[in-house]
Amino acid sequence: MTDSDLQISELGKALAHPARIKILRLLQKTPGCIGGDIVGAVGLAQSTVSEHLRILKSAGLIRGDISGPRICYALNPEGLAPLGAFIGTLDAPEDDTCWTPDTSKET
Amino acid sequence: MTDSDLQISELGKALAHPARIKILRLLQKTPGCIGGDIVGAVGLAQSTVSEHLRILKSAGLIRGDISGPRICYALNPEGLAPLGAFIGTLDAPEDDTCWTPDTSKET
DNA sequence: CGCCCTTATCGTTTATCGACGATGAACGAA
DNA sequence: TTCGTTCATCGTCGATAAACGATAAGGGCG
Repeated sequence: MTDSDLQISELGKALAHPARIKILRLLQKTPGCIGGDIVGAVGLAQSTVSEHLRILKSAGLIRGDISGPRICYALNPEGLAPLGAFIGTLDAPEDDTCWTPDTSKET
Repeated sequence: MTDSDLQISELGKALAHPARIKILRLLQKTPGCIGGDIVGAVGLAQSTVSEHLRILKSAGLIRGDISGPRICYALNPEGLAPLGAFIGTLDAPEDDTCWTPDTSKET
């Protein structure tokens, strides 16, 4: 259970930066995949973007296929599946009753 | 659009720590809600847990209703809705074609 | 071979996070 | 009012993350 918490938190960490969200959105709406155009889209230095791509890749959210001298990045939607499942789990609360402090013991 | 990226990244940041995932899970499976039992459950200092609860609350993922001297924490599943929607968006790729570098221009 | 383009890596600086103990505020009970 | 309990806040420290420029690595082309 704790390792699952770790996995979810790792995915959360991968999403914990606006630039990475932007990159994911960009890859989603891009017909195929693009290379250094990401750099221009996010408005950060090339090395910084490369680092974000590395983080996303290591989190399993994107793929990077070598296509000649460039790299073809593409989404890997399955990577977010555990996080989606977690959110779905939380979305179904069993009960909403608030526990009233019964200091006056009953039994 | 950029503000939306911000919102998603804020939610991601709130999930970017195993202790916070654990807290959310704990609140989910708890019939009502508990107070300082969270401290015992996550195995961290009280002040640290309080800080995690503050982060979760400021992200809109939990509620904290005052119940006498204690605080009654409860999940707020709607808080994760934007993130869930985002994941759902990424889950429906329009195309998977990888862009082939056509340095040999055509047309 | 030498050149250019694209991407990754290195090293550094700055900012943020995570954790803790100690302290303070709010409340019920005695 | 005084005490004990519960939770939040403050200050501090080490660790991690983010950003940049500079530099190297890989591959196509003349």
